[in-house]
Amino acid sequence: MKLLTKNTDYAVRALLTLASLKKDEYLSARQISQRQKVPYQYLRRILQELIKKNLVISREGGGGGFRLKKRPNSIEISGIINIFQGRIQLSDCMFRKKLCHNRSNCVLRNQIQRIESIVASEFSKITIGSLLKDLTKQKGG
Amino acid sequence: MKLLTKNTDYAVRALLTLASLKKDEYLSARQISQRQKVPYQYLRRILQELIKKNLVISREGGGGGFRLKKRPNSIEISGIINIFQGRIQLSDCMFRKKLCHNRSNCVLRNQIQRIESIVASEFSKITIGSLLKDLTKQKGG
DNA sequence: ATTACTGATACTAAAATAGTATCAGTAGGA
DNA sequence: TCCTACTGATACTATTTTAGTATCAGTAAT
Repeated sequence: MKLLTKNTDYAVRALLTLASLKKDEYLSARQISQRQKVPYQYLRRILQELIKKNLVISREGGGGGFRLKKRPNSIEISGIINIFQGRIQLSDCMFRKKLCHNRSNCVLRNQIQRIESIVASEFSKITIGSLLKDLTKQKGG
Repeated sequence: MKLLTKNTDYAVRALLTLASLKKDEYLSARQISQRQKVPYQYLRRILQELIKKNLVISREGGGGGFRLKKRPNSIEISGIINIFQGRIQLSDCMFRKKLCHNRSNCVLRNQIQRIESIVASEFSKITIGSLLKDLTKQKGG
């Protein structure tokens, strides 16, 4: 069972890379791609998506590239998952349809939703900022 | 983000159906398939897998079918997920490879593993027995 | 003008998931 | 004994999701 796809993986890594830039510095997709060993064209599409979602901004032309639009601490992993993998939901009510077709509510569904919200909550505690901090801490120690 | 696949879905439903049988009663794949509206051949493969994993036993020939091998309360959803979707793991260390290639440990990985174990733990609290209980409770209320 | 870049979008490849078909063998029962 | 209802085993196809590639138009620094 795999919870995180490449999309999310690459997006997180790109954001981490951008988070380590100096203020107002831009980094090109090519550079990010090389540093993180992520397929260039694939990464570009991901960056476009991050622009749409207001997580990064871009500058066109030579010397252009990308930088973060929000503070690293305000970028939650749960948000990135939402963008690339849709809402965190364990299934689209696998039980209600067949087992509880005569009822509007379903206790089984409730249990699953409870786990869903735990997962979502845990992923929202982790941010690009916290990851970056962990990362530098590790390098030092 | 989808955590539970059809495999797991169908397996849980099949097990719930078998859990409601009288002692020593067998139910055919055809019957289960019809009751749960699950594709017959697909279900058969799932049942074979459940036999291999010692969750159900079968009786061949006319009047044959399947019944549970273990008590419903001892069949955890986490176990069923393991069978059909592999171990609950959020990713195969998406971070360590690129970001922490110079280190054997990775704090990011640790965080993800923490969430993994929460999910696994929650899914192990839910059993076929508990689901069945919830289900009958709902019918009554 | 040339070069290094983004914006946008179409396309293909690979893998996972879902579903179907078939044949051999077993056992109950007319 | 033959028919029928079943499981065991396995091969196959279809669909969907995920991953990755290619291309062209436009922008801006040099």
